[in-house]
Amino acid sequence: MNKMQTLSKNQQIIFDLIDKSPEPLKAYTILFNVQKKGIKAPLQVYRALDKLVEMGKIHKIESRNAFIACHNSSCQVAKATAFSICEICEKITEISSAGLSKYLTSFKDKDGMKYSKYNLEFFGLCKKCR
Amino acid sequence: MNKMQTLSKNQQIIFDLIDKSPEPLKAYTILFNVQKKGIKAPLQVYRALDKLVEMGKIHKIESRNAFIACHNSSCQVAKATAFSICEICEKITEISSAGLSKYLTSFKDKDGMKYSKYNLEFFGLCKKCR
DNA sequence: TACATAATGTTATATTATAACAATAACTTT
DNA sequence: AAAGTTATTGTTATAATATAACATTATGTA
Repeated sequence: MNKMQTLSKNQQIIFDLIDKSPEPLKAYTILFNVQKKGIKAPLQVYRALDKLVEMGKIHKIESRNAFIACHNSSCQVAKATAFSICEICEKITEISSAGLSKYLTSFKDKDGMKYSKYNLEFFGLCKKCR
Repeated sequence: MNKMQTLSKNQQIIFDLIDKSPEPLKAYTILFNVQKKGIKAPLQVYRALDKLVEMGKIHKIESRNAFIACHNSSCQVAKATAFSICEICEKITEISSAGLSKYLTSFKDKDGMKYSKYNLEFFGLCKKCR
């Protein structure tokens, strides 16, 4: 009854590439880099990306249309993501803060709406660029 | 020495449209709706959108590529935005919570990085869709 | 007036993402 | 193993989102 834990061929190829990249990758950058492995069409990339996001193996940086591997406690927080983005060098880091995720996970707005998921992107200057 | 407070012709047209829309608008929806006013090209729309975002008159909902007018204390929080998004009906609301913005504005990650800007998107089900 | 800056108009093109359909592989129940 | 089901793949075409480059006009300022 379990969801499949293993990755399919295309998913594995694309995950490996993202996972070993020091920076978030864009879909067409990924496509270019996996063409030698037989993945030829955008849709093949986007399908794998969709599944990987669903599984929590990777996250999408919405403001950059780029994908980064999850390094946050084995991806158990796929539904509660926070990133820091340096506006100069574009260094992007996933934030793991128990306090932050606790605060946001339990946040209720004034309509009493409670949320099942959030994505937070912080912008500023990293150490090096300051 | 003041930045121009008044909107240019195209900016005004596009702001008016977004401001009176009950839901976020996409760039090409905007384009379609302002063609009768003489705005014919995507670039004219994107340029106005860029400026309006810069001024804090509108915000971009990154996960939806859509634009919404700011209704948050005369747009003084253009750099600290939070939205709630219903995943069924796509109703999108800007969240005004002093507590939330205080918490996030003063948030420091473990590198001591402090942020000048953030964008937060919450996902869940609104009252009606629950 | 002259200078500088912001906004506009226009064409072309780049970038990001999905639709539609056919085929194959993997899992499940018998 | 056979039959049914679901996930994945392959492929072509196209939709949706966004920017480059360049010429012109309007606006604000010295």
